[in-house]
Amino acid sequence: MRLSRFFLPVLKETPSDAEIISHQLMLRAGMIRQQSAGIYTWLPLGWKVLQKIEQIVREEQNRAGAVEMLMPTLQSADLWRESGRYDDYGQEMLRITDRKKRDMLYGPTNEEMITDIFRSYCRSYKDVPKLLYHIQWKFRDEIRPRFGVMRGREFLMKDTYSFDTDEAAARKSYNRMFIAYLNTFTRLGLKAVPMRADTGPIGGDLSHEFIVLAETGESEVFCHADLVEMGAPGASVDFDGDLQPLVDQRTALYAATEEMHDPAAFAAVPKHRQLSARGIEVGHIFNFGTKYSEPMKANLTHPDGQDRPVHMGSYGVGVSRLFGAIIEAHHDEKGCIWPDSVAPFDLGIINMRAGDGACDSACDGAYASLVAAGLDPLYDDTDNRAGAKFATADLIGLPYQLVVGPRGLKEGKVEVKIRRSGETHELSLEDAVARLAAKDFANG
RNA sequence: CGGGGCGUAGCGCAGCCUGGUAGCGCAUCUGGUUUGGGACCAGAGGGUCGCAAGUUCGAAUCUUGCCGCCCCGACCA
Repeated sequence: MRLSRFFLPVLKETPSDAEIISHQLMLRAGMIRQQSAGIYTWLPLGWKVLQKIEQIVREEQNRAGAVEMLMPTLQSADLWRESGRYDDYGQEMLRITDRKKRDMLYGPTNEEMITDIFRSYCRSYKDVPKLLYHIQWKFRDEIRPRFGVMRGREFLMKDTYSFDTDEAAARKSYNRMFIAYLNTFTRLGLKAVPMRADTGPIGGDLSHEFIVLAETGESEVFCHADLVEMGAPGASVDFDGDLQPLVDQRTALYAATEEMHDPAAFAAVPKHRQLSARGIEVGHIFNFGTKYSEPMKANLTHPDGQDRPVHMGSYGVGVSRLFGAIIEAHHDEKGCIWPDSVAPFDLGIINMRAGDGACDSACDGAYASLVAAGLDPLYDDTDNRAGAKFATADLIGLPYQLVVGPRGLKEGKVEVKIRRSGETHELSLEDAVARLAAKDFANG
């Protein structure tokens, strides 16, 4: 993409109503635009990143055996009356009336709808296990939206729902999501630690929040430092095998958010391994048994001929929130520093002197070669000054910059800059293109 | 919802206290000089001062009401 054709409204100054760094950078880099409190337009650059995040979430769900579908944003109030949540949900639920005066709502979540879908097709224990998910926009009319996209009213969420015969089987579904989440967040360049979450009136031990550690996190968290360094199981995991040992390994050590914190248990962690930090919740997995299946009569006929409510769980990932979380974890004073996996473009090509024959032809050639190699470069072909181009490239955080200027070209050299480390490599145009195409700079 | 704050040009702000027909920086446009880390000079355009009432000869400025947005708290992916 040529920058002259792209739509990239960057701001030199920080808008005054953005408090946290991710919000400020998203506005300055022309990634989002606020349309109303907690409601944002995703401008082209932000939309590209959001789609990349979404795709990684999707791939890891699929790998874990979940099946994608898409439920609507608008729901009928009837289903919610059936579960009893229509009145319970309160002001957070955006209620709408259609022309026939039917009560509708903009879905804040989809337990009722998926339960309804499941019960209308599945009757037998032979129909489970099932893991169904969708990635859809949700709306929660928060009392106070804040932190930009991290706490919006409209947000993109991946939610998976599991259906199993009983508690033991449900745990296996739970474990799949647990491991899938670890892999997902690692691919997004995040260190996420699973922490025991409050299970509320349901009880049991099957609820975890996945917390990304970031200095600007909204809540305080406490955990054993080993958990942070443990890393993800990776793509080689056999999701059909026994995942319990992998889960146990990560739930044995102490980890808790403020609400669940137990100072005495934390004190038992070796002193030098005690980690207290700030965190952002990016995922929440929850087994809720028959909470919805019972009132909504989603029953399975078991081998003994008896009908029993299906055991369910739900597994959420805040996709749009992850956007903010990634910036919180990856930025410096100049701007964003995207992990390669979600960068809006694979690299930037900076033509230091647009209009200069040598620079133009070198850049055009490099651009064509890199595109041919399957990369997606952003080619700054504008006639701005060098400084402005560098500032923009650093702000939007492309991982690599190919800098082509008249001075270097005279020596037959161009420059490749690694955004994260700031280090630069001077080399020939051919070498630069070849190494970029081979992703040779990814490991330093 | 409790507490605090802010709405003045696209963005960031001053002016308001002490009423007198709106200003600065950036951005934009034109011309020229420039060109390796957000250039310089000269000129130009752009504002129902959030909205509505009220006080006054006169309101961005004072009063009241409403709307919008932000921050802290309680709540949440």
